[in-house]
Amino acid sequence: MRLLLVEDEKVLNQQLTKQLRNKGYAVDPCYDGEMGLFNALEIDYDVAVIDVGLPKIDGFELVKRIRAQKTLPILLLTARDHWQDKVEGLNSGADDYLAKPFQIEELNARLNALIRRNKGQTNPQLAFGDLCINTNLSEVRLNDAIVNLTAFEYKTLEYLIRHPQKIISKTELTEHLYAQDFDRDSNVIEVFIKRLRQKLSPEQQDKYIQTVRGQGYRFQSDADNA
Amino acid sequence: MRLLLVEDEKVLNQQLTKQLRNKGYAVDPCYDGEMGLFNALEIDYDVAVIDVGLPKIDGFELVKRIRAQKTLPILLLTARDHWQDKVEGLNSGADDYLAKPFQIEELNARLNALIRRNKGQTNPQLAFGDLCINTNLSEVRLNDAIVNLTAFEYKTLEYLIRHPQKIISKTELTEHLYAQDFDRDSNVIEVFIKRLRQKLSPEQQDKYIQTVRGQGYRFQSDADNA
DNA sequence: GTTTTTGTTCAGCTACCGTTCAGCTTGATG
DNA sequence: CATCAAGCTGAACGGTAGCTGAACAAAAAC
Repeated sequence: MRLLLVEDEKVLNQQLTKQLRNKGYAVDPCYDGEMGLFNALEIDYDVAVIDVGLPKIDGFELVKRIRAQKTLPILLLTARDHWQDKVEGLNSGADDYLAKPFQIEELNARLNALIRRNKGQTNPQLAFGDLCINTNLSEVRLNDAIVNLTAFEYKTLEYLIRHPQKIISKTELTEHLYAQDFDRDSNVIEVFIKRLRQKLSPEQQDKYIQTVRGQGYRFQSDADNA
Repeated sequence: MRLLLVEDEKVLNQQLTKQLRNKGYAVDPCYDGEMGLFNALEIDYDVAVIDVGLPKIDGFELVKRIRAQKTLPILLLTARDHWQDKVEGLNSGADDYLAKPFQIEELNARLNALIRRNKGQTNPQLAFGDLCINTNLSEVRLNDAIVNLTAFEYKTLEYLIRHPQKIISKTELTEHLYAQDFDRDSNVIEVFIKRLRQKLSPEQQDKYIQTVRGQGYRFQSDADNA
């Protein structure tokens, strides 16, 4: 999941960036509203975390401008816990709101909920045939047995599963799995796909992930494509 | 278990701090409501003990303000044992109430109960396969044989066991085992985990505690992950 | 004051995982 | 069929998170 972070306070920004990366997000940290706006319009994020008090363009304004052109879910951060801010925040188009200080766990839970809601899912648990993935625990089960995936393998699979049936290009995957400026001509994705297929279904490797030559990959439980 | 103590009377504060530390809590002592509020919002405590008569912000007010943003269990202390205070205390959002003077044992028992209730447990005894832990006696048994753990080894294990299946990061562990300002880059936790594993299952060291690279540790009786 | 236990630090090691690469297979196109 | 590009695959590399044994320090027990 690729995440845009806009927070001017340097220490907090770095801290959040680190913590969110630990949670598995590809984080692009920005330190002012201009930079944030530029990135938000330029890049296809899965979610944005924006501080209210920002130099150049303040949080509310930033949210409005992003919303004018994009629909990505936005969570607002604020030091002030006045209810007016909350109202203004939600009016400006933010989807959720969190008052500082807060625990990273709570932020993570809300981000999970936002992303889930945005993708039209209400259940953190997704099942496809005998494959079941719990997005809260980052746990994948195949016929109830836990499948041991590495961090990147899991991220790859989660992104595919969140867009079932849809063809996902390799560049789309890299853009969502990695922060900006990643070497484009590499075959990492192919390698991860290979390893995923191996772990999920060694005998029939295209059981869950099919290749669409020249376009990308498609996740589809073979129970579905009858 | 990390505990916030807010008590203005200096002698009592120090005394309580010492006694509670003996009971195994990581205690952050505060001497006024402001300091207490700041810490309560900043840090993720497992429980708070707050005196009613406080300078700057009084106990009731403090509880309300903490409750506005946090859900941690709170126990109120008061010199006056008037029933009005009790009513007001519980109305303000406290979970339990203890009149001075009191025995440290009673305080400890109530804190245990509060923490247990908060984590959704009613039984002080927890069992996982052949491992059994009594949180009242701080006693761990493996196949009915007592396992001799040092104070910190026990605290580490208890925290893990109170969050089964969940991945606990090393920073989360340090934050809950130690009072504030603890050196972050140290490998104490790794050492304790090693010693715990050694004591619990020398042959198969990941039997109860598994490592999730880059994320933390997970307690799970291997009977569960079938 | 001495001994023993417990907590913390350190240095070297291990194993894992992200990444790269070279060679191969597959499928499209003429 | 030959050619070419896209994708597959097994192996190998290097950095680093985590492991480990021992030494050291601090606290507790005696």
